[in-house]
Amino acid sequence: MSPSKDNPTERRRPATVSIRDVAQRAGVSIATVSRAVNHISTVNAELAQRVWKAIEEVGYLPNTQARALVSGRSKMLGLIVSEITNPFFPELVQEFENLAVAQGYEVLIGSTNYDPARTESLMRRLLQRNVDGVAVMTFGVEEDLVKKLVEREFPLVFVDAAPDLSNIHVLKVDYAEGIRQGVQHLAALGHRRIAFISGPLTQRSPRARREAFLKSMAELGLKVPPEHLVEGSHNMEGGITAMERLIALPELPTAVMCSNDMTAIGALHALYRTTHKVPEDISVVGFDDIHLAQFMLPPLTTVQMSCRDLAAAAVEGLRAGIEQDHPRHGRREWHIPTRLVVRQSSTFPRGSLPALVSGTQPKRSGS
Amino acid sequence: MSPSKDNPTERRRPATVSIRDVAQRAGVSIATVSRAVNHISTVNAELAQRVWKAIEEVGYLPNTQARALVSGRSKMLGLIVSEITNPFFPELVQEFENLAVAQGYEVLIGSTNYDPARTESLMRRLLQRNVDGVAVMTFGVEEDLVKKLVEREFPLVFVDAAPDLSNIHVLKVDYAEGIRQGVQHLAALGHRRIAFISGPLTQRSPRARREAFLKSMAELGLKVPPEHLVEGSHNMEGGITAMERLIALPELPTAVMCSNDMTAIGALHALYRTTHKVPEDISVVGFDDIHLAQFMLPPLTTVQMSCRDLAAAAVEGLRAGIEQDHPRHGRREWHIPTRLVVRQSSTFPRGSLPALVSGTQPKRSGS
DNA sequence: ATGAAAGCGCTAACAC
DNA sequence: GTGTTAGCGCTTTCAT
Repeated sequence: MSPSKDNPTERRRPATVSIRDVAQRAGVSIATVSRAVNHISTVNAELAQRVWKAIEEVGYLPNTQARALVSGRSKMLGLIVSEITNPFFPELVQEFENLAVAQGYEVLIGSTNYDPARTESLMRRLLQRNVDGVAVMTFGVEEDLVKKLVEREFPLVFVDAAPDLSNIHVLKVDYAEGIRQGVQHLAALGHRRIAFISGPLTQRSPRARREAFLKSMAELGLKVPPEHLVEGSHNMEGGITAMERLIALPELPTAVMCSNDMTAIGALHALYRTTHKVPEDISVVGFDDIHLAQFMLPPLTTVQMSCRDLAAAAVEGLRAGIEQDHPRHGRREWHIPTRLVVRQSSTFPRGSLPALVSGTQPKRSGS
Repeated sequence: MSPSKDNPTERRRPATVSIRDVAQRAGVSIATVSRAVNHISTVNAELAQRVWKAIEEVGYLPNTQARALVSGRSKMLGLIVSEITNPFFPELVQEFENLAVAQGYEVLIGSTNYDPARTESLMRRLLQRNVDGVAVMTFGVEEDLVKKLVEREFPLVFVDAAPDLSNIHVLKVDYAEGIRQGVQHLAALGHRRIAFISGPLTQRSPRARREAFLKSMAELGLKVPPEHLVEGSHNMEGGITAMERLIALPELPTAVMCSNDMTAIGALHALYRTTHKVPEDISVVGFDDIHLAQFMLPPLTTVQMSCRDLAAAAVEGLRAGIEQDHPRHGRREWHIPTRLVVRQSSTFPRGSLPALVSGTQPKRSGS
């Protein structure tokens, strides 16, 4: 309760309890308290007892700042995402936080909003705060900076779009396999004319997904006419515009695979404004399994990349970088698997045999 | 580039540049560097110049931990939400972060998942990290703890559900006005038989919203038969169940006001499984304007409480508490206004004159 | 106006 | 095993 020093003028500073208060109370030195707190095995059991009792009594909380200062470890992790309001991220953040906290780390989150200036200042802020490592879940971090950090052996984890450097961890989402899962699902239902709405083709990851689509179709011996390959922008607007172009075709494809969920949701919106019904007239499949997907009408069939796996790999990668004693060289890659989540935006193509037998209406029970 | 002390064994510690490196480089004392960095006006302009140049050259970043340790201010704010995956929060988090960063603060986020144990450990973590203040955007923080913190004059901001204590800031969302806006909107469209799906009535805030609904209806001289008052649980499941009960009534109400958006979304789902169409057969209005609302089919008409206002008030409240010199007493309340966002889940009741004239189909342009 | 020095709360040598 | 003490990087008196 009483501050360490009984300063008569009592400077405006929160009256916190310090290690000295505990030491005094327990009748030991501050070193012993420190050792007890850190569970150093050499402390006499009885003394430790007394210390813990004193800690309870005075309500002592070790000051993490001081600890960080002397140990050189802040026990904080930086997490950089592009925009926290993008429905994909909150879940990732949640998982990341859970895992980090379980390991005794705190998380400093920042969103870049795709703004390079913001990204840079964010990075600086994180470094100033002495985070022990940073997980970069977006692109657009300047390569120079990354290089400098790598030289310092500063732990970094990237997802997908990583600079081509060694000594960093990269989380690789298996887009190819994910897209294939979606395509195979549609083909299995009987679809042949499957269109694809891609992301912005200026970026690498959307291009990779498009390639994966073409490859999956080729594997099945299915042709993709050029007008079935539309470019979107990985957000709802892009999905709407792209779908409108497909709707304008002389013949509607029976299914659309989308490069991500927001695109698929845009497609759903475009179709909602027409007389075409999902999934009876056209099946729609997304990619990501963002939270939103399950709430859509109809609930969206999509390909999930495990947030938990992603987060786990990120935290693990950072921890490895932080706690290693002799730096391990070489770039480590982590493989993040995907899996298909069948909901109600996909069904047999209209007029196909199974559709005639069961009715095109999918079951509408649980979401 | 070189560490402050040239320790031959070079302990595993990131080679950071310290204030001493700058001082040496600029040929001044560390005190001068400190003053220059902090823009103390008494420093000689020419010296300051030299210092800044040196800072550039050696790539110095002030260590926030050390700063915090000596100043007693961490320049970090805690933000406690119930669950980051609840679509209402990411936006709040984003705004909060933006504002805090603009003021030089970093944000430590934590979610409680409605778990008291987790909440408590979260609070302890935040205090240990020496955050300068905490915004509590959920209920369930133990009153005892709060009381202790208030005694220490620790800055706290609560939203809505605040313990009954003085010396804290409370953000009051004007539910009564918000609900009224929804009801008036429906009444203006010509609805008379308006049902209400509430949240769990064991909690205060849902009860307040229900009261507000009854009051708003009474103001308009509209009766609410008991079967039009259904209890939900502020999530989709609850919304579905509640709506199913309304659907089972001999006569469907022409409109439903919902205690929050997730409930409304549940209602939409329940209706989707029937032949009733939204909004032609029944209008649905939500409350919160979560991100999801605009993506629903049809896009959800709802009452928005301004995230930006909420976040701004929270940050302002904390800053006031942190930077005040002489503690201001009394509990300060901030009023957060609401506003109606008309989308496409509400329209005239079927068969009403305007409906016949314009067709019940609402315009389906931009979402 | 500038520098020397004390000390924020803690950990980790180093003595005993 | 325990206590004493020297810093971690910085701000802030207090001299000059």
